[in-house]
Amino acid sequence: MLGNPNRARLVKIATFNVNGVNGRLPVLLRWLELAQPDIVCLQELKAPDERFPERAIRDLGYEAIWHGQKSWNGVAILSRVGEIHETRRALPGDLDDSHSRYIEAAVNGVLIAGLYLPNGNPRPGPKFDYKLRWFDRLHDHLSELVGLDAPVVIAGDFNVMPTDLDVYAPGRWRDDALFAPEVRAAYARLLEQGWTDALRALHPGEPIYSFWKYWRDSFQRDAGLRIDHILLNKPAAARLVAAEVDRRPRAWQKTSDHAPVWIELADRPKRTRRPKGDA
DNA sequence: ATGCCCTTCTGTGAAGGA
Repeated sequence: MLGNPNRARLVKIATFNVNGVNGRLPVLLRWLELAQPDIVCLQELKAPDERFPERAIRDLGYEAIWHGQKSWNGVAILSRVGEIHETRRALPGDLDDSHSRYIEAAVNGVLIAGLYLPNGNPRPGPKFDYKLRWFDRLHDHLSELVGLDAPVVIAGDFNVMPTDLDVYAPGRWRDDALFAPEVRAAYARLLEQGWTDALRALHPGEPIYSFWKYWRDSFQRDAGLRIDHILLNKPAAARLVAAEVDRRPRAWQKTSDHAPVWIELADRPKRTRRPKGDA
């Protein structure tokens, strides 16, 4: 491929739990300019629809769709690489669910879902039950997306650490709603549908975190959790060339407790290596 | 075992977060 003038273009797709899109607007804008993502899923807007800072985001070249609510939750998709064709703004399966936690759109030939899975604490309790029900609904819906011929990218705050490698102190989190056996099993069942956990696929065996509590100098001590994930169906996974956590914004003043996670996809499948002796 | 810290709201402490 050296010197190939037709080298594949890349699209950079990120997810960022901003923990308040208005309180964190300077951080978000600074990060957009620094990181130059093409498509971004945001979570925890904590703002009603009419208070989404559309103009400031548009001034940086992004169009956006969002699904907010007062005080809590809220998700958005930004794009600077073409129109956002919204396909849904709620997870099916519960018409009474009032939480704004899911948004989905076709952008530039990729189906993008942005989600904010319930926290679920305390466990046990109704919030934990709601988390497991939400997971069931997600499982049902993603079963219909995983087999699409187009690349599908599921990005967001899943509020799950999938394995011990994703927790600074696994022993202390065993009974927590983010790490409990039922929740890790629910995440594993999702992957069994055929999704690739992009960060883990490119960094096997390595501790990776995307969240650090505000307390006790957690970031300075790197006492973190990996709860922000990007899942890829097979057509998307075949184009995956990079996946990283951008830790830089976590060190800024007045910042989110999450760091952005991002991937790069080639605009066509990577060339697969042929087995030796293949004609 | 708990608090720690931070957000939001017509708030002035409470609730939710993870």
